[in-house]
Amino acid sequence: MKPKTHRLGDLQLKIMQVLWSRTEATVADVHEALSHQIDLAYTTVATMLRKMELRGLVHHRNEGRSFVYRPAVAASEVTRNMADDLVDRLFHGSLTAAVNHLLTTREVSRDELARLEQLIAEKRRTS
Amino acid sequence: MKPKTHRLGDLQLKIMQVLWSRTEATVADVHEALSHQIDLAYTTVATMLRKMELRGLVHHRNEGRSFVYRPAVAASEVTRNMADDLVDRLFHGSLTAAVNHLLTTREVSRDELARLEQLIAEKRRTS
DNA sequence: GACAAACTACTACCCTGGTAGTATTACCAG
DNA sequence: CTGGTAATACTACCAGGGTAGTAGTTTGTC
Repeated sequence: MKPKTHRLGDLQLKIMQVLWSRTEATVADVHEALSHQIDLAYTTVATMLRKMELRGLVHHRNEGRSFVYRPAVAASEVTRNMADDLVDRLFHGSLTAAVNHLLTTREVSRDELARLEQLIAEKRRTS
Repeated sequence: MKPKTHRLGDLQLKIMQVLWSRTEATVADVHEALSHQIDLAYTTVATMLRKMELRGLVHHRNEGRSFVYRPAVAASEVTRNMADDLVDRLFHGSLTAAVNHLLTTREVSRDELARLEQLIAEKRRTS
């Protein structure tokens, strides 16, 4: 029953992010929130939300004549599934390979490195 | 002119991986190589390769009556672009957030943690 | 009660990935 | 030269994301 959440399109993800950030939103709310990033017709957002509901990504309830949408899947789940999917596809599931890749291809500030080191040290202690 | 390589479909990526692993391959080669993972018609592979050439992902040369395909984009580039794309979409470009997420949602063995720590230590030294 | 505003419903496209069948061509074996 | 085989070319289709117009409904306001 649970939807496959490992591949969301750009717009879908953006919409989900809006919903996650406020737990509930009308079409107008979402449209408003996205208007700063992209210029979309109101109906585009509405249509997308309807499609997303079919896919099980969101629910809605009626409030007067408007639909109030809320996420049907948690941000953590989607993020996790999308990340896992990519790690699987690109690095055969190897976390080390993935992190290694990220570290070697991106500019990483000294600060960030320190933070990462700390993060791992923490993990090692608690695992 | 360079193709956007940040989103490859499943099949496309699998095909690229075959090409990368042997630098050149005929349709038959690719089909053969993938037959262990998935059952595809020969023409499916051929069609996909043609589409990929249109997209600028591969090149081909003629050898007798067969096409010999080779990658038009490097594995490192694709991997990098795909990874970056995801980090941008999910973590607003924050590497730390991405790594943090990976560490907290996946099972990470003690061994792997050690390897990661080493990796970061290395980075810190050379950066 | 009439009208504009706000919404949803429906429909229609386009694009790309994926999948594969059919047609055509080239070549090799007998 | 005939038939089979192996290739590519062409065509077709489906699904899903993305985008949006138009139609219809509800409702609040003069």
